[in-house]
Amino acid sequence: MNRVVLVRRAEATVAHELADDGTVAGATRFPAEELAGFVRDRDTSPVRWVWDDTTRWYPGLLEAGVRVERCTDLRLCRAVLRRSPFVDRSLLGGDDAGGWDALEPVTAADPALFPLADPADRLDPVAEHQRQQAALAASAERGRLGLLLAAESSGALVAAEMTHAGLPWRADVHDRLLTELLGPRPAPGHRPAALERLLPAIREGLGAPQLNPDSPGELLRALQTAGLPVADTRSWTLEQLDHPSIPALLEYKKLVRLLQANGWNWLDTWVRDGRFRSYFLPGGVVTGRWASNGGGALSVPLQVRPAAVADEGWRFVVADVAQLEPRVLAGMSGDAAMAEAARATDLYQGMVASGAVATRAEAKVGMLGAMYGGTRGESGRMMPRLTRRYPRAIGLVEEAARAGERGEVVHTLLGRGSPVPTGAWAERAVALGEPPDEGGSREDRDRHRRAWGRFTRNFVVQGTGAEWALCWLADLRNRLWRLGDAGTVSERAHLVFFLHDEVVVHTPAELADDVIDAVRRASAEAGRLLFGGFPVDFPLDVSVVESWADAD
DNA sequence: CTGACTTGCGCC
DNA sequence: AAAGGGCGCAAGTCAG
Repeated sequence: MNRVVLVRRAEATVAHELADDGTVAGATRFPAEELAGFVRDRDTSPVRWVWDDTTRWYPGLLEAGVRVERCTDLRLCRAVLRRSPFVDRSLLGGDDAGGWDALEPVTAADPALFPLADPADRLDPVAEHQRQQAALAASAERGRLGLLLAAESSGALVAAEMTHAGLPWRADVHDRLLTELLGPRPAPGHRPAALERLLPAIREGLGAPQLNPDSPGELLRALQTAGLPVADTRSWTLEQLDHPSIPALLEYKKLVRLLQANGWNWLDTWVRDGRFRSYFLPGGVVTGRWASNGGGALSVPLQVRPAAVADEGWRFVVADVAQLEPRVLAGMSGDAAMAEAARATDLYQGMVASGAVATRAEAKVGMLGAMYGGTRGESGRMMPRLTRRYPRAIGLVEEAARAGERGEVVHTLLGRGSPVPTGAWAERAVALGEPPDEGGSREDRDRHRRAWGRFTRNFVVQGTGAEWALCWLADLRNRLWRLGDAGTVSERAHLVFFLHDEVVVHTPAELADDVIDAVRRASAEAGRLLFGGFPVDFPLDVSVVESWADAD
């Protein structure tokens, strides 16, 4: 694969064509405004674009109507490499190592806000690429690691394309929904009518005529003064109480949440030209999951999803994997019995059918406990049976937990490493074995140790799940592109939303069946990439809908 | 006053 | 009934 390293300099943009051995074979210089034309012409023959950071290059290209097939995102790849236990970190050193480590993605909506003195402009992408290639080549796990780097970079392209396209959003539908639930939009600083109407019942019920329920402290004191035994004001806590003011209070909290998180201000801020635009940040979470920035894209409540409506003549294809993480656990541990249960569309039902557990509820709570480290109650009781039935799967997460408790680094299937634990308990755990009593009680240290073990336990599964999802996205992106024969990314079937194990594709209605096929094939391909021939299935729930809310 | 932290709750 | 892992965000609260 031919590689071209793009370098941004004050006087010009430089495209370095690399030879197979990674040395620079030639360079083309051109003014920054000619970038899109250059990339459009060059991308017609197979090329991997190498650049410092996708968020600094790709939005402008997309704006100019240019899609690229593949890239290497040095910022993201470096973050993977420097944490991976498969890599000799010393190979990543260099004068500007600190600069690379400190590089942040750009998420400013307005290109004019782009910093004039971007620290990225002082870095040398050619040298960094060579360091990364050397580190990869020296790794005993270069196959897996290489796949992870390619997938991570591909995710960066998907993320930029999703931000560019935006999620179709009907502000009028959203406004109607808000008005029905809250009343007309109030003047700034005023409560909506529905909240005002609930106030008297709350205040009278608690005997606090001046109470402002928006203040947690005030509310807590009022509840306690009314004789209610509560230590906090969480909805779940309040639901346990039998008191006449509680229903109105719960209703009030629910509506306030809607108003604050996804009310008219949210609409004003995040929805423009019929699109909800937020930034997706690949690798934004230590486990490799994506983070998001702007508008709370990772938690678009079901309540407002009716406002996500496909364009006229278009549809959403909504697809999610049922029980992604237990399936991933079956695959990465090579647990044949759990893979057998995963043959069912509902893995938990598969566990029941095989006689491992009696009910679906037991299967679910048991598996969640195994992956999250639940030891108490129902899930704790399930563990011995699960361990007997699925020794490799349960053994893998148990070992990850023990390693974490010892202060060790764990890694995902493809080699993403967990952070090195900090804090007194961990330093001593590594250096001295059992620590002497120093700085915090023994109970404190044990609590921290166990908490870190739950984190590493979850890390291996959540992180490998994120790798499966990256492979799924990357393959799907390419399949969707090939469904069209003309037009830009957002003029063809394209991704508009991704959350851990769920995608939303915006597609011309007549291509919906082809998109379903693409989504399923990409899912199968992701399983092959990660687990080879090991027989673990990743069945999808797929719907074709006009509104996101109608997906099941 | 600003910035850091906490609380509560939405998503997987 | 959650618990147990990972997030982002708005508003309130508190320290300086």
